[in-house]
Amino acid sequence: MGINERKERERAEREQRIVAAARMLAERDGWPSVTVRRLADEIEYSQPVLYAHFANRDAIVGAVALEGFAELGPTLRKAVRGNATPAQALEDVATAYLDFAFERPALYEAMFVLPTGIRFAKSDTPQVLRDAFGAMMAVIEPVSADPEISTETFWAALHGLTELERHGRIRAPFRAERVKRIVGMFAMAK
Amino acid sequence: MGINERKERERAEREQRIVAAARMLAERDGWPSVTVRRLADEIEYSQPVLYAHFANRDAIVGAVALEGFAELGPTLRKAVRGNATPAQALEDVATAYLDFAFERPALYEAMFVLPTGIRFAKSDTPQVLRDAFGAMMAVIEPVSADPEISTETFWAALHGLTELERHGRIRAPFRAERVKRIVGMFAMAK
DNA sequence: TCATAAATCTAGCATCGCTATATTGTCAAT
DNA sequence: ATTGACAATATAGCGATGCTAGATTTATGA
Repeated sequence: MGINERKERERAEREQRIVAAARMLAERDGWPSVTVRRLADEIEYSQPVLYAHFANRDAIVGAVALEGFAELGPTLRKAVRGNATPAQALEDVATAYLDFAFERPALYEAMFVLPTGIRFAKSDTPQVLRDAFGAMMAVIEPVSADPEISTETFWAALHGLTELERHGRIRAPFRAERVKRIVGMFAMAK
Repeated sequence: MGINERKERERAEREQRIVAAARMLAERDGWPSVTVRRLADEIEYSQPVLYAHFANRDAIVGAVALEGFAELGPTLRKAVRGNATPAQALEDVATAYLDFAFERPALYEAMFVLPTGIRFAKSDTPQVLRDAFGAMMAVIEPVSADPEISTETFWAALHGLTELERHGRIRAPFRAERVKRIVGMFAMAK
């Protein structure tokens, strides 16, 4: 009898609805507006039900962050032109990264700024996360003798550009200029 | 009669005690533990008194952030060796920046991550802020044809290194390696 | 049909940022 | 010195928050 299977399926569906609702509310009204009560309203269950799926609010943010990583990897891979030079590939990835961040600021915030409990660069790091890192490393490898360190550094540079601009610390209109500088330097590094 | 002067002096002292308490609590227990109630306890006044000094909690965080900027500028300037080459000067500043961030994580968080209402790169940007930016630009100028853009980019790279490491996204033991990469690239850029 | 167990909800706790209102303290004019 | 006005400060409370204990409904299998 597939009763348990049905239950498990319904449970998974409900969990997905929670995550989707959190993402939608965060993107529409900002993360502070994503409260457990509002999420409960949104999925038409009472509050305690959410705690049968997630340990706490942070874990819900973490689930949204995971979705983000699952999308970021493929996005970066697709962004690279087919016949790109190493320098062009770097630029494609850098531009796609910033576009990703600014088109989905709340998602990006969940991935990199908010507390989520997700562990990185550890044995239990989710595959989607390693894959996103891999997408960056793929374009760094041709221009670096130590791709792992270089990818971390490249990623950090892009993250810094994103965050400082998002907080109004640096001038938004000059984004492309800064990307050009970063890409140029990494392309010449080897 | 200096009665009003005395009152103003006492007021300023109390305000400073609020900011100091906020900074201390944040550094000791993290920013979420810095509540208006706890601050009121700390300065031995009731809650509403804090609102005679600051519009809201964010403004208190902002006051702490301002202290941070006032300290960051001089810290970076002092970090540069007397007879440093342009590349060495860059390295000194980069290292000092990361040390600053990791020695006072809560202060750094107030300056660059938390909402504070401080406006950057605008006409009403506080002087301490311009000065901190100037300290970075001073070491960028010798190696860049467009120091303003380069300083923004350099700053972003350092901020990214800080944040990704603080969140465990990149491997802490390799911090020096990454700094070396960044500094090397900026030193060769011109 | 019914007892049991699973699923779900109601109601509440402690805490938060913030504020209306009451109270205390201080000063200046009589 | 007394008192009336005003400034300084406190009490108490509102509407939220995250989270949970305990009551209640619903589904399951004998």
